[in-house]
Amino acid sequence: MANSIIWFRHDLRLADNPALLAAVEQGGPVVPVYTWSPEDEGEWPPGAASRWWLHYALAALDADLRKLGSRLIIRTGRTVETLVALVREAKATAVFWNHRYEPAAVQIAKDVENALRRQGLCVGEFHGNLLFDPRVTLNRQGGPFQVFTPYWKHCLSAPEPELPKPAPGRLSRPRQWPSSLSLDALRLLPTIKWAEGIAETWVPGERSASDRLTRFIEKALSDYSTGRDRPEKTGTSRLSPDLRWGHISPRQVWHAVKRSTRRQSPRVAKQAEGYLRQLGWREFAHHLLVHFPHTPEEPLRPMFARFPWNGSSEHLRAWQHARTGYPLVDAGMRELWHTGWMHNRVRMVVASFLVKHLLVPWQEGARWFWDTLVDGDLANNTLGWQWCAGCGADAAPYFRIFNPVLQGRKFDPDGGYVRRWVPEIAGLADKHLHEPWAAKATDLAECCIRLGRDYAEPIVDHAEARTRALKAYDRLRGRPDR
DNA sequence: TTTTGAGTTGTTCGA
DNA sequence: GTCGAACAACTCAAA
Repeated sequence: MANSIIWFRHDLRLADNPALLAAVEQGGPVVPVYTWSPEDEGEWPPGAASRWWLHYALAALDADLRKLGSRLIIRTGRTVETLVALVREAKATAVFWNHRYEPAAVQIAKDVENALRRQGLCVGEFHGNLLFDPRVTLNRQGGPFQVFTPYWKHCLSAPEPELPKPAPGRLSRPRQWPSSLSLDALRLLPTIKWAEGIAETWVPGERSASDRLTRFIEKALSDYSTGRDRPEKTGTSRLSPDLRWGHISPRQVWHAVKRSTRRQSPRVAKQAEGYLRQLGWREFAHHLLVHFPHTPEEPLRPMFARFPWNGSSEHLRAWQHARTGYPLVDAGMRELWHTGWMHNRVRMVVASFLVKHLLVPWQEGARWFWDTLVDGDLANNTLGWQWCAGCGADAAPYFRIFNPVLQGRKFDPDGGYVRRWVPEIAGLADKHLHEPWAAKATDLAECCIRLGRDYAEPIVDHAEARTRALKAYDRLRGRPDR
């Protein structure tokens, strides 16, 4: 019986994996392979936090495969050459994979397909990582959607996503395994120890993803609409890294959430709808990336190419290193650095702060997130930053500038989040926690805090920065100073 | 083709 | 302290 290869990419799971099932359905032995090919990722090879995740994700995938009597073959090098060589070595006659939507990944898959077809192989590409195929989701003019609400309405009017398929029970192994690198040989882990916080926070892998989904549905879904805005709580699913790496498929999430609301009150159904809408944003982000592949680097709205950014590199560094003097911003940046993840509400606040208060180009923020997030996903990252900067699809009105103090009071009213990540000001009373500079000298002294020594003074004044941002937008639109 | 309605997540000001 | 209105007009989607 001929061997089939499953080429794992952003789908590091055994359940609901159409490419894996296709390989199994060939009836012969299956060779699972991952090829580490950062040079084929164009401008966006995985960042440091992503590499950490990938290391443990591959270890978990290998362990899961072994339970089915199989194993993971690891290779490195340019993708096309690597796969062509492996096909020959493994005497394979078919190769299967699931589609990826990043421009560089689309190109590589095309090259792989051409090369393999030339060798007379059977190849199959599947769609397992989105609910709706962005290439067929089009408006009545036959073009891509650029506003979320009509996009999502259109998706919801389409046939419901298929039910997820279970993992295969067993994988038959080839008579002889092709050679494989050891996982350590990929050198994905950092050489200096900075990832301990990430390791304390996350366990990459399919099992962990499915547990996280279950916990979310049981504990947080029924209160999602308010819980999701409280960064100190686990009010969100925190499935972003799992979806990014494909430890879980959006179809599994969709149907598990839907199933859980059966025989529940309409209120809970409403909460579930709100959560699924967030999956819709992930779909929308991929839809935009497919149709506007230049957007990771360039604004979707061309006018913004001439935005008068004039932020300094010192301000960028202060933001990166959580020394802005705005507690909510600094808390978020420390959560990111420590855990490789940041709560979505806080992502918006820190992004708005970098782009609007500091006038640093959104691309700088996107790059930093890319390097530090374990869920670094090109589609989501691009959409999020462009949305915050006001240059993307469904852009926020330009005058919408988050006030980090008000956002702190509103979404971290008890200060649990700021106190956790900015312990040096934890002693301050709630009313001063989000604006320590407004506290009386005696209050600060009582907590042994001197601004500028124990915690940063604000690097910009909110009101001034706001006016400056509004003026910059005015200039962009060709209007004289107010 | 033209027109109409609507658009994730906010802040500030003044009554 | 609370509440509603203004912010400023633009783009997209659909009728």
